Amino acid sequence: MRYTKLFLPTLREVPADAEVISHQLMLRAGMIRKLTSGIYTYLPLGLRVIKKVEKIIREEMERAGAQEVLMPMVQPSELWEESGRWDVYGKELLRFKDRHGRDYCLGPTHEEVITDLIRKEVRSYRDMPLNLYQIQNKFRDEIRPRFGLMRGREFSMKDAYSFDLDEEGAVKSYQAMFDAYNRIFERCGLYFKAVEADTGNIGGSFSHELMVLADTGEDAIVSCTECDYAANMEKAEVNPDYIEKEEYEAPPAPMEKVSTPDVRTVEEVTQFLSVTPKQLVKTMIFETSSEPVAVLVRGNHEVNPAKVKNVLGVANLELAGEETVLKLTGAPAGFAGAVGLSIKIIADRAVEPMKNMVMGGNEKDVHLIGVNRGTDFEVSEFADLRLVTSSDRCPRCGKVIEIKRGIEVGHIFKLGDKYSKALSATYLDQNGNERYVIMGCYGIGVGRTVAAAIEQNHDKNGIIFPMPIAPYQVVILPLQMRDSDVVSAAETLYNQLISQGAEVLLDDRDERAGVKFKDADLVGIPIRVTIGKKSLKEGQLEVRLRATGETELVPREGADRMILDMIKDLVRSRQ
RNA sequence: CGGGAUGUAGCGCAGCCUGGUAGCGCGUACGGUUCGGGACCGUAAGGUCGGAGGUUCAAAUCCUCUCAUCCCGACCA
Repeated sequence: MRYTKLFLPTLREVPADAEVISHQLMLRAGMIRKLTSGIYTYLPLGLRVIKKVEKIIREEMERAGAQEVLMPMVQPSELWEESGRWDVYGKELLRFKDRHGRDYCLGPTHEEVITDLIRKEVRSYRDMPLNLYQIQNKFRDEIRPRFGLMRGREFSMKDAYSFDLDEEGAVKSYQAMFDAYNRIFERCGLYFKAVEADTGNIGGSFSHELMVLADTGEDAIVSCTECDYAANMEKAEVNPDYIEKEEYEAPPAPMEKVSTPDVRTVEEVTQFLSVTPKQLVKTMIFETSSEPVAVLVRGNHEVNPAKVKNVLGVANLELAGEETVLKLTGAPAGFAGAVGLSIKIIADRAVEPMKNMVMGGNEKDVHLIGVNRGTDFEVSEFADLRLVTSSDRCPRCGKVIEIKRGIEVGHIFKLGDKYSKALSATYLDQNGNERYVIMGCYGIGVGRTVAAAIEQNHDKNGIIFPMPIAPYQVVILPLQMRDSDVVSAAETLYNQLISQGAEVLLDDRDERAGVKFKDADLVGIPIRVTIGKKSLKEGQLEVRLRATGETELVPREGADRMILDMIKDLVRSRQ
């Protein structure tokens, strides 16, 4: 491709509304443009990269035995009502009516549609195992889209669905996808980690997320420094063996009311009463679809809503508003406590050994000290309800853990029979018995993978694309477009490389050298060939690697072979 | 949805407080000089100042409403 023919609008300055580096660089490198919040157009360069990633995905999916299909983006409400998700999916599901007043939604995911297909077409045990995938745009009406392609509302996703006869087969399918995902992200040049994850509203028995480690990631990841335990913060278990108990050996004191005018937060209370956060109990009031619940955690801990949801077995959980708190506790937020509360109370395990606790008094400007469970209040259930902290220990081996940030580029779920039951997807086994199909589902955010790759591969001059996903493999910069020798050397090399299948961008603009260098660096093409009249007089071209800056003068004759070898090496190093 | 901020030329911004002819840099077009790390000189095009209403002789500027975008939080695969 010739630069003068390519629609590649690069920007010198960083657009004001781009915060993270991948978003800034994708805009500056002319890969994407925003249409409206969370919705982007892919320009030629961006689309090429997307297609490269898609190609890798397709190759690895096919290798893993999956077959490509393409499902509709518009989906009828009936299917969602059947699965029960029309009501529980929430506002993220963009709903609308057609001219007849029938309800539809834009597909945020395709479990319903694929299960519908399978229940109609798959009848016999002979038809499985089966794995179908598609690469298609999803729409999720995010509360807060951000960071460019990292969290868009409309985005390209690869979603795969496996169908097996039984648990054993489903485990194999899951493993096959797990392996395929590892290969895919490796080939995309990503440094990533597989972590245990919460299943959220997709549901199912367990799941893993494939996380790219990056400071700009939206998720926190807990991992062990010794064993290979790693989990999303939402999912990470607290090791109960390491809950401090010895600090709570003081004899029980009588409960007392203390006046704490305008003292609400943990910090304020501990300071005002000269106690440590470990003596304090935070009482959080949550609303669920059925009843409100009070959740107790120690002052230095944070509630993990995902765990609360799972313990209560509810789909929706919301922190109660100011009004509800006032109604239920009789006090404004900041003074809630367990004593005298009439709603269900559950507590984190770390609360269990506590004695002489400090908590809100359910009365404005009042806290209680010397509160003890049993005499002053009761808890209906203890469970792991809080977020892991860096002072917790690994739930598997008890060793030190660390907390990092990550970008979720892939997520695999073992669904079991959740959808096949809801939608009656059954088959006849060898004995003629009707059984539910066992499912799994597997997603990859394509655009997010590109964004993550840029987060991990850039420098101050721009993007450094790994060869397998680079929009072009080679960029040729003839520095003097008025010099016919330079131009013809560039044209010759360009044609040689193209004819041997390389993807080449020829910067044929009549621009100064600096401009061409800057744009080549910004766009991040792995191999740069500079053709200048001085070195050309010696019969030499300059070949430079974007990633390392390594520069080599090579003779003009045979330069094409050498460059083709470099491309091969750079592709292979990722496989 | 709660908190914060911003909307002025394609991009980055100034002007607004204290109302009075809409500006700067980059980019774009044309001419010239230059030519291996975002050159220089000259000329030119390009703006309903996000939108609506109000105050005023006069509004980018003051007031009210509204829309959009971004950030933090909550929420989320």
